This record gives sequence, C-alpha cells and structure tokens, in this order.
Amino acid sequence: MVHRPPPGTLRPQGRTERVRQAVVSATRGLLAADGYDALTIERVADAAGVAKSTVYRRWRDTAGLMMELMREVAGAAIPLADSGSVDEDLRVLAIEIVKFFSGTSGAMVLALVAESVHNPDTAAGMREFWAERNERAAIAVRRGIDRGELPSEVDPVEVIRALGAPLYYRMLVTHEPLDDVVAARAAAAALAAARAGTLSRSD
Amino acid sequence: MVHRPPPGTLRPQGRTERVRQAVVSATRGLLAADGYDALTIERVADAAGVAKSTVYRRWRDTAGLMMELMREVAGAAIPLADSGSVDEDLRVLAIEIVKFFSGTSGAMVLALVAESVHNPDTAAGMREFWAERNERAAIAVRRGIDRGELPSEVDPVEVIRALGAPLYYRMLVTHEPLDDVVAARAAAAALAAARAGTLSRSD
DNA sequence: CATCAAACAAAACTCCGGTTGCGTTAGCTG
DNA sequence: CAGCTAACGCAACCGGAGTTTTGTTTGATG
Repeated sequence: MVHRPPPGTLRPQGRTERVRQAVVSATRGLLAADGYDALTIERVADAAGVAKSTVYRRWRDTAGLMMELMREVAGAAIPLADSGSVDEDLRVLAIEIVKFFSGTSGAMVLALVAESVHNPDTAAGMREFWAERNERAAIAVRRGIDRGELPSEVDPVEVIRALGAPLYYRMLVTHEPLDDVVAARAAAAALAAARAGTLSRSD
Repeated sequence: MVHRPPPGTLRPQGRTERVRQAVVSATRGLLAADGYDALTIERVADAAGVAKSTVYRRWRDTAGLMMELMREVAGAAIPLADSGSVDEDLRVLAIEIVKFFSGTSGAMVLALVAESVHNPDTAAGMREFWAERNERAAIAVRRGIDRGELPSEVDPVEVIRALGAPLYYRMLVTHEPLDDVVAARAAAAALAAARAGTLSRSD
C-alpha cells in the first residue's frame, strides 16, 4: 500500500492550469464583448468549455473571476521610457496608458470600477493593482526631479495620478475616444501642476 | 352622453405623481444603501409600496429608473460663487462637487458610470447631464478670463473637466475619501494647467 | 505503475427577478 | 357628479443563474 501523495497537495499543472487559462480567457472575452453585468458564471463556463460547477468551486463568483483576471494582467507591466526628459517620458507613458485602456484590459477596468463600488475586496484589490503600477510609473518622475526638471518637493505618485485622472474621466464619464492628443495633454497638464507646486508632498 | 375626456390624456397629478415620487425616492435609497447591482425592479417596488408591474410598465428596467433619477437630480443646480477671484470661485466649486458626491447623489453617479458602460442611452443621458453642469460651472472660468486672471485662449469647460477629473479618480478608482483639501488641490491644479496654456481651445 | 485524492463533468434542484393577463381604482372632463 | 379610461394592484407564470449532489477523470508520488 502507501503509494500516495500527502493530502492537501495542489496541482497547478496539466488540466488544472489549462482550465484556469481557458476560464481567464473566456472571462476577458465576455467582458470585452458584453460588459460586466453579462458576465455570469454559466456563460463563462460555456465559453471556456468547462462545467459551471468547476468555475463556481474555484472562483466562487464573478468578483473572484475579476481578481484572477487582475492578477493575470498585473503580470504584464507598462513599458517605461527613459529619454532623458520627464516631459517626453510622461507623454509616452500617457500614450501607453491609453493603449492599455483601449484593449481588452479597458473592459476589465470598467468592470472593476463597477464591482468595487460595493465590493470591498475588489476595491482593495484594485487599489493595490494601481498602487503598484503608479509606484512603478513614478520612477520616471523621480528621474525628472533628480535631473532638476521638477521641484524636489513634488510628490511623484501624485503626478502620475494627475496624469491618469483625465484619462479615466474620459473613459468612464464622457466615453469620449482616447487618443494620443488627449494623452499628451494630460501629461502636459500634470507637469504644469507639478511645476506650479500643486502636487507637492505635504500640501 | 359625452361625459368623457379625449383619449390619450395623461394624468401627471394625484396618484400617478405620488407613485413617481415614491419610486424615485426608493431608487435613490436602495442605490445609496446597497449599490447598483442590488437595484432590482422588485425591490424598488417593495420599498416604494407599489406593485412591481407598475414600475415595470412605466420605467421598463433599472436603466429607466436611473434616467428618471437623473432628471430629478438635474433640477437642483450647483450654487456658483462669484467672489471676484477665479481661484476662490473654483475652490468653492470643487468643494461643492465633493459635497454632491458625498450625498446620495454619489451613489447615483457610481451607478450611472457602471450602467453607461454598456448602455448607450444611459451614456448619452449622463453626457448631457454633465455637459449642462459643466457649461454652467464654466461661467466662473469665463468671468476669470474677462477679468484677465486667465489667458484668453483658455477653454472654460476644459478647465472644469480638469478640476473634476481627480475627484472622479478618487471616488471611482481609489475610493479614497474626498475632503476639502483634495478639492482645493484639484482646483489649484486645474488653474495651474490653464495658466500654463495646457487647456486652450485649439491645442 | 499503482494508488489516492484533487479537480472536473453532468444533471437535478432552488430561487429570485422579469413578464404577462386581468380585475380595480381614481384622474380628468363635460 | 357621471362616465370614461389611464394607471395601478394582484397573482400566476417563466426563465435563467446560482447551488448542490454524485460520479468520473487525472495529476502527483513512492
């Protein structure tokens, strides 16, 4: 007897992983196609070619699916330019953010926003998600401060937020198309505010 | 015999109006308490003390309820300061917006954002709603331009948008609390961008 | 390669919210 | 104030998504 693995062993390979990828992919697809409130476990299961009881057990509900998708997306970081000029680096960054919003990830962001309104877990997950990204993007601002292009009191993360805010505004509120011109303007406005001393550490 | 009103006569008073108010009020309450996805016609009808078939017939679905609520809220305009200084007027305006978001109207805005993601009618309604408000708020900016406090090329509505964007960002994305300090900073940043020439008419 | 449990599939069941038909109430007008 | 009908209330119906149960497949290990 005794040819057995210890109980509690996870199986992150083979079929298990295939199912996970299929489900994540189906989630992303349905989200992009029909929006968040069309995202039911049943549909996801169908689209993934998987029994819905499987999806239900592993992710519990659509919020769980969103968390999984968020983890997936968090893996792909935004490329960060380093041209020697903050203005240029932030302009490029803004354009990258616009690109990010334009793809299937845009639908994910919308769904997250909608869900996080009344789901603290999702809200916390999303905060962390953006905190990480903003922290990383803030590197470009720090380089600008070090080069003397921006005042030293400037809060780098706050600049990134100021840069992103108008993009969110357009995407969520007015649903106007996002393009490179809008991105460039957002970056310029953030820099102007920073240089005016409006985005300092202890305002 | 002829004791009859012409067919097609509407009855916007009495019971009909009472029902409308009860439903709008219930919608606002449920929204503030449990969020948009808990907003079902059945619950609204219960809370309003009305048959659900009535709600269904008059408003069709929750999006219809949102439109009704939006019309209701649109009635109450934002007070507009006129102190003689754009900086001060916009600071006060930002604080008023924060107040607006803090009340039950904040929940409405969140619901609208969520719904408008995949509902063109709601999206159009919301765009109009904000266009009106922004247009009105832009009066303060125009006064500033007339007084020479801001460059004449500045786009007044764009300034208002820049002012509101960070507030939306906090409310929708990071769920950080909105207070007067945040409001003042948003106003200052918008003004800085405007003075730097970033928010001009034909950029 | 034999075995055990983790993970999955299939199907029945439950429940809640949308939908519909019909009888009742109550604004509007002459 | 009499009558007409818009608007409402009630109750049964319907469908679809969540939930649970049971049986099957398959990845990990000695």
